[in-house]
Amino acid sequence: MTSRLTPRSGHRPPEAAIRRLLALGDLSDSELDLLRGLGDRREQRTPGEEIAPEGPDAIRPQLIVSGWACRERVLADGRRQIINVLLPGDGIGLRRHPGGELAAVRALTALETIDASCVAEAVCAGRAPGIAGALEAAENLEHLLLLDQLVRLGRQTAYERVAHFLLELQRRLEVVQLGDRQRFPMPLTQEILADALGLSIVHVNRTLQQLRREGLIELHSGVAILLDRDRLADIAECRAVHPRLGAAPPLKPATQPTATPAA
Amino acid sequence: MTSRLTPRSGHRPPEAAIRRLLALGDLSDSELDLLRGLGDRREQRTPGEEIAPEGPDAIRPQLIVSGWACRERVLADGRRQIINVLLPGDGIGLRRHPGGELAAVRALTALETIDASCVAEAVCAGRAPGIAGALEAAENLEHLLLLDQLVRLGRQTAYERVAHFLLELQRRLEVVQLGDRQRFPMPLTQEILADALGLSIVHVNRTLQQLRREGLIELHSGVAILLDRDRLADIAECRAVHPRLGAAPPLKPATQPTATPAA
DNA sequence: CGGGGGTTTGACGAACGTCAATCGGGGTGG
DNA sequence: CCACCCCGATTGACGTTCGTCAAACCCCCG
Repeated sequence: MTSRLTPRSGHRPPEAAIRRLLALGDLSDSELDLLRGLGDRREQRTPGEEIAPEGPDAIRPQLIVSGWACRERVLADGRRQIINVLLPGDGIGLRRHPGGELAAVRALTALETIDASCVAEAVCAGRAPGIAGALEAAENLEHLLLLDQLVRLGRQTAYERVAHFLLELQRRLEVVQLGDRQRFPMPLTQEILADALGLSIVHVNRTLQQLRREGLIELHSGVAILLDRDRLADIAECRAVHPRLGAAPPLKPATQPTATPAA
Repeated sequence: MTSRLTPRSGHRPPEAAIRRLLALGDLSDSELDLLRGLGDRREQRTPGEEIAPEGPDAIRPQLIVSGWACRERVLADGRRQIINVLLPGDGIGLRRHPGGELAAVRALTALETIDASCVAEAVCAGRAPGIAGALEAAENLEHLLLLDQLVRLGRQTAYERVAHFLLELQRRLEVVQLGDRQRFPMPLTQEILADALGLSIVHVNRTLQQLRREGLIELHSGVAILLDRDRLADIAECRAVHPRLGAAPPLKPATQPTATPAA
């Protein structure tokens, strides 16, 4: 039920986190040693377990070693919105929010984390400028993903949302070497997908079927395969940076923005 | 077309920004003087004008003196999602994002801004710790509003979204004394509301009609009146956060299924 | 062999979008 | 002062997307 503490199980370093930080900035040797030296104080969580409630209490800084988590908000009648998904290498509570966390954190799968308090301290004390920079970059990236999520929820169809989300997962997992350009682990249930994408379970299922039927993805036993990344990216409108609102005569009247399920 | 520069029009200090920062943190006298001394280098924008494109270029720090703006993203086929609305007293480009702006900034009404470069400098140089703290609090608040927006788009009905959004505007405008608990300026067209709430214009119109019919709001010539804030808050599921980020976790334990907005 | 969680499918309805026409008010030129 | 006009608000009819309900199915495990 509560997290089990495993004082110094295998002393496996947080590979994913190291890879992620290296991708976001340069780290000195001493910083790398600091990260590799982490390993006592690790915790295991079971799927569905709440790691931290929404509220004013600060969360102890942690890094995800394995497993997936999320930040979420739940309405009074049970509707849930997943704010973002946390993957191996992502941090929890690394950025202290002087008002408490804005959303609850919950394990989505079996989850292993390690305590990163000393990393947070080193960063605060200015003893790890490389890590500090990487964490700042990570925060910017997270903010960007949040805006992507906002556009997904506000202005994209179910079909587009799923494609966009799968591409996001693929990219993030590739950075921490938990997948390649085509294939990656996908342990989320359709219920979780629904809560992340603002859809119902049933509609997520049907949308996935459609993507399968069209030869765009495969989804077996916890593994996703993107069969046609280019077409998916096209559907998802990845990185649409075309400012110009005023006069917009080239609104595509001839194109079918929605690939109708009528197969 | 481009913004007109008005070197020292009336030397009106940015009252709204001062009030907002005072609500977010304590300012020293010298800091207040710094803010009151702003006033040369102001710019006027026309409604619809783009203030800054989405992209890597940094934006000159500015404060909104009057008028409303927004941050937005536009998809290739013209669909637009407004990320958030910027009100008098809000800043633009005050927080430098090392990867550039993540969304375009656009004036929604006639807009007056003043240059706040020297504020940004003072904060960076550590000469304005009070302002720095207030700006950090502002950033946290903005982040919180972003999560609200996410839940709105992902899990709330049109009816709930509109109620929630109006309440957000009321609270934010009250802080800068541009409205009271009931009444505030509302210069947004229904098209803008639609793009902010992820709805169509027509549906926004019908939802507003419904709120009017039920005696919850009035909306005349640029002024909104919330006739029954309590009921609106109930509809919107407000997780109220008011002056300085003081979240209250009144999670209702035994709630009834859905408070359906049955007409 | 039974059971439970996740997935799949069908039928149906509600929420929301689209198209198109009309209305209304404030600004502008005559 | 008035006619005109343009933009935004409003309304109706209709189509699509998506949600809900319910049942069947599947697979892993005890």
